[in-house]
Amino acid sequence: MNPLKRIKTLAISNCKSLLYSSSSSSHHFQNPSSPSKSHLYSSFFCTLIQTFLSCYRFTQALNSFLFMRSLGLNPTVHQWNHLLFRFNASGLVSEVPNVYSELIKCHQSSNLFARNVLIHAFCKMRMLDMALEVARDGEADVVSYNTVIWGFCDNGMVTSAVGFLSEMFKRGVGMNTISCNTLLKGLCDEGMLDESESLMNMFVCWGIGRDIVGFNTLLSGHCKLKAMDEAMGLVESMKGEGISPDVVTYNTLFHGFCRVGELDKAEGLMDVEKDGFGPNAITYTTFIGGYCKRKQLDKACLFYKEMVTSGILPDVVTYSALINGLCKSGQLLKGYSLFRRMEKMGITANHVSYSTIIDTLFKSGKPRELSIIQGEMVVRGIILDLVSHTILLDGLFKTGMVDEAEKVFKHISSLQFKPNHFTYTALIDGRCKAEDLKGAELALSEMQNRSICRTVVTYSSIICGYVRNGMLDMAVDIMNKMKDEHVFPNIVTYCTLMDGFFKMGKLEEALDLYEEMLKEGIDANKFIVDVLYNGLRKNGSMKKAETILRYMLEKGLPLDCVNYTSLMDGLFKQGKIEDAFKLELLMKNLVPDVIFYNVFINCHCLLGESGQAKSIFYEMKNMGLSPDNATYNILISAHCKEKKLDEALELFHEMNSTGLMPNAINYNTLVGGLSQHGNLTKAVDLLNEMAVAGFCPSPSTHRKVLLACSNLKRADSILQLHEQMVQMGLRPDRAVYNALIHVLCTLGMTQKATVVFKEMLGKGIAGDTMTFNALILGHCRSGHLDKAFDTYSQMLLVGVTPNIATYNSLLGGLSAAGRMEEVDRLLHEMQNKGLAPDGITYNILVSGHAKISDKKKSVLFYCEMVRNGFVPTIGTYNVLISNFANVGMMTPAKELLNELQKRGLSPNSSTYDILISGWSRLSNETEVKRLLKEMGEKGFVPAASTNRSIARFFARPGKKKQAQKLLSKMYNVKDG
DNA sequence: ATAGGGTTAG
Repeated sequence: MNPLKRIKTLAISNCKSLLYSSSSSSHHFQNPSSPSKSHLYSSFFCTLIQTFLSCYRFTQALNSFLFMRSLGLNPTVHQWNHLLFRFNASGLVSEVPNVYSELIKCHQSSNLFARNVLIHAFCKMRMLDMALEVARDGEADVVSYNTVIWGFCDNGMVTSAVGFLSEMFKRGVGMNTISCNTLLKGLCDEGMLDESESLMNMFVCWGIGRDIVGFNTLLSGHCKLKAMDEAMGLVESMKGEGISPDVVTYNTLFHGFCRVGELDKAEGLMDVEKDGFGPNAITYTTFIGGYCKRKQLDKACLFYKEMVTSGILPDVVTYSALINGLCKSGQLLKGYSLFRRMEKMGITANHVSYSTIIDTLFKSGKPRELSIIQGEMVVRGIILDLVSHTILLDGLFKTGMVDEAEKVFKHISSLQFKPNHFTYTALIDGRCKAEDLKGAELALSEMQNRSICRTVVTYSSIICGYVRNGMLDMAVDIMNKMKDEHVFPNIVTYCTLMDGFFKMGKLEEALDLYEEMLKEGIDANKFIVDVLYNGLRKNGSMKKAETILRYMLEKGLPLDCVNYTSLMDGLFKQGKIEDAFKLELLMKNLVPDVIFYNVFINCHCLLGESGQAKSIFYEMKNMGLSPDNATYNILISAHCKEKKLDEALELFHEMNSTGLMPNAINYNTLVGGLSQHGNLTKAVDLLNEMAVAGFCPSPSTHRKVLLACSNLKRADSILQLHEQMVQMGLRPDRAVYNALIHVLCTLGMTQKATVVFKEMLGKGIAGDTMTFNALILGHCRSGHLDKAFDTYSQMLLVGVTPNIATYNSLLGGLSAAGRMEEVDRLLHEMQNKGLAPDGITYNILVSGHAKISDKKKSVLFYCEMVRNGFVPTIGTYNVLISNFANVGMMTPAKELLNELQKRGLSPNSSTYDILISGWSRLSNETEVKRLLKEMGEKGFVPAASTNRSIARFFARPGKKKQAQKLLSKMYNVKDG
């Protein structure tokens, strides 16, 4: 039985016997009959409490203490002091003041030891005022003051700490080496190396010599600043003073070399010196940790083996380092099983081991395992430190649990912790990713106010936040600010900003940054290559993109799957399909991931090869890769575009059945696709499902759904569906209102459109050109020209600039009403505003004048139109031709027919009708027969009016019937 | 009881 269990069993049986023994209960214990028995009980309780404390069973420890007090047991001063010490050392620091006051209740005499522990506890809780009060207000010795000095140093208040030396002198409390060494550490922690050396000299003057601990502290200070030459120099001067380096000295040096990545130097030193100093567990752990951080697990394992064969037992720190190494190199399972094996070996996991596992679980997205581990940690009563809390904060933000993360931050501040730059950086990064830029800015200024240093990661995080929100100016401001503070941008900073500039289409700025980065001596890595390649190609500089990529490949920069994915996308979209395929073969060395396959599938979809895309989809599944939401979305979207709606739906159901929950994008794609291709019923069903799932339609989906209503003449559904989509969370912005107004107007529902327009204005959203255009078009289509012109005037009045579409609507409306004089006037107005007619305008002008039989003007505009490079529609040609054909001018009609064919247009059914009627008018049987034949060959059927013309002009008395017979034989025309 | 070295976070 292990000691804990034994004591527990003992405790329970003792408590039971105490509580339920024959005679009258609690009274008996409050006044224990024999003093020796009382002594026995209290010493028993003290042991029990201390055992609980050493196993971090804080609740039980506290309950036992309270129970002991309630029984009126009174331990000796020695026992009390020891208890106090254990409370302070175990982590249950917050109870120290209470235990101390209980102690004072029992033993009023002065107790310097207890006071010093109390000072220490107050220091740990950052209650420096209280600590100082205890030290000043009564008996104090060098330990009391050293502890206070330590407390102030530990809170970054070195200057105040140095100040206590004179107070000690005044009170006649002698200083010792520990006073010196404590201050040394405080100064070193602030990077004040010069000051710490002067302090050391000062103490020497006072007759307090420097010792190995002081030297080691100084050495550690140099190592933390990565000043390894100075560190080595210090070891030499130490030897010069007759102090030989010890295991701590070497461990400090090894760690220093590990930190600067010179593990070989550390190892060399170890090989030469190890017989002299005797490596211990910390020595080996330093190397194991160093190699794990560099992901050289094989080397780490070698050290582990050497450690074990040397008979040095690995401890929880050693295992935590190894677990971290495994987890960080992607071997989560191995890391976790080592975590469990360590426990079986009797080494209890501490907050670091747990934090490592929790960090990994957060980052690899394993929520179930995460909650199990967290539960276990709570049950074991493991106390989290600032780092553990930061891990939680970061993990919660990264998994989108913003509120929980903010709670953790509040919790950190409410505990005795002072958030450091890691905490604040995680907070800033998290708030940026949650699009809370104001919050991020607030955190940054809080850091400044609290004088917490901002690192390159801090600034890069907020730069990333600005970039993601398109606020490049702010991002650049931060970049300048950091440079002013001598925090220099690193490759991540440059990468983020370059990416931002490229995404905003600001190619030059991005390339300038690249130049700057190279000038700063930072070499491009695979991330930079990806940003450059994608940025350049997506901004139309394919050649430059390829040049840079080729250069990087020649330089031997190892590219990864992500780079190849971009490359494949680039080659495909350039039409270099063969090369892209070759690339896929090249990839055989690298393992393609889901995203690579997604791009590959998408490329085939872009070529309209959904069949090919699907077979790659199967290949991917055979490779053991699970398609994700994006994979399905690419396929669903492609099938929708090819109007294969059933297959698209099938894919959607397949996704559901494999347990992949559809996301907002999936729903939007499918609802949009179904709407665009006429299946409004299914689209609406899905929209309802989407609402239940809590997703919001995109503005584009909104537009597609409404357009479908309009195309299917389902006017009644438009407003209702619009309302529904707004209920689902669609923000009714200007674009959304424009879509709604446009759809209502195309259906001629201008009154409803006007109501919507007013609602929009009521919400403070002003109409833009699109809004007014939709309304004007609506009024024109429904023949309310006056309203159309009222709207136009209103548009000009509120300062919205009309564009060519505005005028085309108005011109079209006037033209349809035959008001050609006004057309000409408006045309001039338009041209005066610097707007040139486009193809649509010309079609309106040509056909408008033709319709009122103004042959001269219509031909004039026709010539101008053609001269300006616009091709009239077949409809315009028809109006123009009929203008001539109707009055028997068949020569120009014929010429126009030739012209339209020269321009790549083909006559349609109406063209033939017009021409046949024209020739009939002239009784030209040959032409009529020829055209009828040609028309028939093209599968056109003459209109009833054409047949009547033929009949009218060809029918001589008695032959009308014959003509009709002929016609019906040729075309199966029932009636003439 | 107070001072130096190893593991975790952005």
